[in-house]
Amino acid sequence: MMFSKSCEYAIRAAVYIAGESSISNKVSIVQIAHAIDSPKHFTGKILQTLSRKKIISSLRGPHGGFYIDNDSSVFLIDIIRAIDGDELFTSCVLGLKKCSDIKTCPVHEQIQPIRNQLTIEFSKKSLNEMILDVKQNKYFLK
Amino acid sequence: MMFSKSCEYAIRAAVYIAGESSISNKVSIVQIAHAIDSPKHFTGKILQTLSRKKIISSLRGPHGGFYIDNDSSVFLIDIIRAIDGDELFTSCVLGLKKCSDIKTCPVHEQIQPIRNQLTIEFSKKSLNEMILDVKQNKYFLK
DNA sequence: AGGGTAAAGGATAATTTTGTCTTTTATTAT
DNA sequence: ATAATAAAAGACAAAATTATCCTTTACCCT
Repeated sequence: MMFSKSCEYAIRAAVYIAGESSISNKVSIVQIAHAIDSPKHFTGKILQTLSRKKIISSLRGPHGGFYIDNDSSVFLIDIIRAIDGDELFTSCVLGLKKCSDIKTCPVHEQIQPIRNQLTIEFSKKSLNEMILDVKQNKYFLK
Repeated sequence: MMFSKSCEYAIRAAVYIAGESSISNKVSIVQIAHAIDSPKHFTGKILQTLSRKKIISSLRGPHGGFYIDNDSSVFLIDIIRAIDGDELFTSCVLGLKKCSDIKTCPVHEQIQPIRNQLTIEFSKKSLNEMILDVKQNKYFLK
């Protein structure tokens, strides 16, 4: 698995929220969990984290829920970093603490360009960009 | 984390075994665990798996231990597949079972070329190739 | 044959991740 | 103010991963 289960849910939820919500039309945990087929309460926890990290917004009470300000540009890498941290992009794939460009693990030179590419792709990919394709049913979330 | 902890140990152990052993000079779990700084018994289990899958060889008893026939060409991808399976290379990064080239998840087209590249690199990289650099102290394992 | 050695295998434990349930807090509408 | 709503928060449970220990089996040497 490239991402943790939490991160998978986080990305799918964020895409859904970005597509379906606005500040005047928030979505609830129940709606989200149903839309992306994820465990309700567990998803709640994850969204809580995304909210604390200012990637999504939330409001309690009636007509409350989760939403994303449509002018905020959130990128995939922000979500990944918020949930899984950035060890996927930085820490040695063989778990060696001292692995660096000077003294390398056996897979360092093969991995490095690939994870740079990963970083670039995830940094380019914005939620806004993904919304349209989801709505046109080209992408799906469950 | 790109690999599980088990897989990290497996790769490091395999590289060590490939470099230090021959059919006439096997290495013990104790030596391996020391060389790659891993938990002894846990490493034993992992090597057991690699052995069952014919990636390394083992023999019990005095002067027993683990070894790799030096004419056997083992590639990194074999070890990864043996321990973590191949979901890193094939299954949807967002956990969607129905994700395919026809109907895709939101990151499918960005991920697909990258994991192809991953597959290629890991398929090319053989243990034999890595041994020299480890011995010349360019690579290290703990 | 018998004793020592080292992996194989099974049982158990600790930790982390994933998932559930309940209570509390903030917000809205009446 | 009060009741209803929905996220936040905390406690708890299940499952998976990681790690340890002990017994068994295979092998070698004398």
